[in-house]
Amino acid sequence: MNGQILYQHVARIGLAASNPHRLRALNLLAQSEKSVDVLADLLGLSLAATSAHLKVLRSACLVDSRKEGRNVFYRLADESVGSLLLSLRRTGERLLPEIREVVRDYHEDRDAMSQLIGEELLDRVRSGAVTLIDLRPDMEYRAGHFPGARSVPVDQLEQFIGSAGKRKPIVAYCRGPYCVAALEGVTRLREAKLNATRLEWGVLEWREAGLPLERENAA
Amino acid sequence: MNGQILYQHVARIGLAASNPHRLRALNLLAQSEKSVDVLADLLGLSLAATSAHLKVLRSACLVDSRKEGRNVFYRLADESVGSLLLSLRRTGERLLPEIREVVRDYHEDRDAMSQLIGEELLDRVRSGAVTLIDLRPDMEYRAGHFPGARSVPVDQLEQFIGSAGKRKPIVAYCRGPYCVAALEGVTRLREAKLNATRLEWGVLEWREAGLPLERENAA
DNA sequence: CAAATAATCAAATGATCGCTTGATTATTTG
DNA sequence: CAAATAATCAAGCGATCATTTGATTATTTG
Repeated sequence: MNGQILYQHVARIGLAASNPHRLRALNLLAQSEKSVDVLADLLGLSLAATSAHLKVLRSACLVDSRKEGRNVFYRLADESVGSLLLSLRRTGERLLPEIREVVRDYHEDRDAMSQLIGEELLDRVRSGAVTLIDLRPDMEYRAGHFPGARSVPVDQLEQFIGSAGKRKPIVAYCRGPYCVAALEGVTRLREAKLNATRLEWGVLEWREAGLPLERENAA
Repeated sequence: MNGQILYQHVARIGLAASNPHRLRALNLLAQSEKSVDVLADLLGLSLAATSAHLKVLRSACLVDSRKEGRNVFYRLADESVGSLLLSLRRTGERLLPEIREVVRDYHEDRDAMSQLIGEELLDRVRSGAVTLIDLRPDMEYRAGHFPGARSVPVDQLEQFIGSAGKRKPIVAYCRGPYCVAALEGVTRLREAKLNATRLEWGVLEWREAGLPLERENAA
């Protein structure tokens, strides 16, 4: 029980979390498993660089992988990895002035609907008072989404806009608080005169709050 | 709300957590504030090296400092820093085989008393059925300790042994699960034929479990 | 079997990390 | 005020990190 050595191992996890690309990768993998080239594309890195980052994450045992055909799919080793990421993010939001500032600026122009989370939101979705849409790619939606949410990947947003009523409130969510896609989606919905707001939460926040997720049964 | 940039800031926290000496420093500071030279001594590092580590921790806003005379006392910026450390430690215990192994080996020779934690332990301490001793330095005891615990710094252990009854169960705790002092203390107590067991928890685990701490009012 | 694709590996390079040594700045104490 | 102490800073070093480039290994597909 030598603390010296044990903290050396814990530091491997800190090391894995010491690079922004790796943190983004963890957040992406928290949505659903992904192949290296998809991840490289999403991160804006070369295949080799992405592979190297994943190697670091695996050496910290934060991710696992599975080979299928010529793809290697990476996934979080455990739900606890998502909790750790959340813990890091929240510590940052609480302590780092640069993040506090951005979060505060963002919150200034939010409205009542975006504060509607958890059970209360679920109730309104169930009763049909609110339309909840998931802006992530279909694969991520299928891997786990908020109950009652409808999948509207960004490339299908125009279709959705055409079919939606102007009145009924729409709540959109994406990959979590730092994800820009939801913001952009809401902007487009509002430009189409729809009553849309953004929900900051992603599946990590949702699960951590003890709320249930729905999963599409894979074929 | 650019994720790219926000994760860069979160990564500063990961970087702070990527070094075993800094993690140990955080755990020590979680017990009580400390001056740089005391910390350097406890960590086994030079003053300059310790100062540099503290600079990294401060640049991640994990610690604050206060100058008193010619000493600079560092403390955790926030209780949430303790939670983060706990989160890292627990992720490691869950995912890293090297830590799992050590923890498992340790648990093999534990006995029933060491599993006695939380309210149940408090009840027995209150009723006088168990003696709870805090093996940390007096300053750390005064900064916050388990309710009903008696301060027995390691250098006063012999005195305590002389005054203690052979029968009544003794539970000893220290700076947390990776702290060796509690182990050594229990060994010495047992060599003196006392009925002693080690409690793995430290104040971080205790507080995270929602249990109260007692604090000595500073003079 | 040859060509194409996904991923890893290996080598090289510039940047950063962790520490030491010695100088510098406050602060206290004789 | 001079000497001592606590802490930081600055320069220098070897080690590690993040990336690129090009080669290598599987795997699929024509």
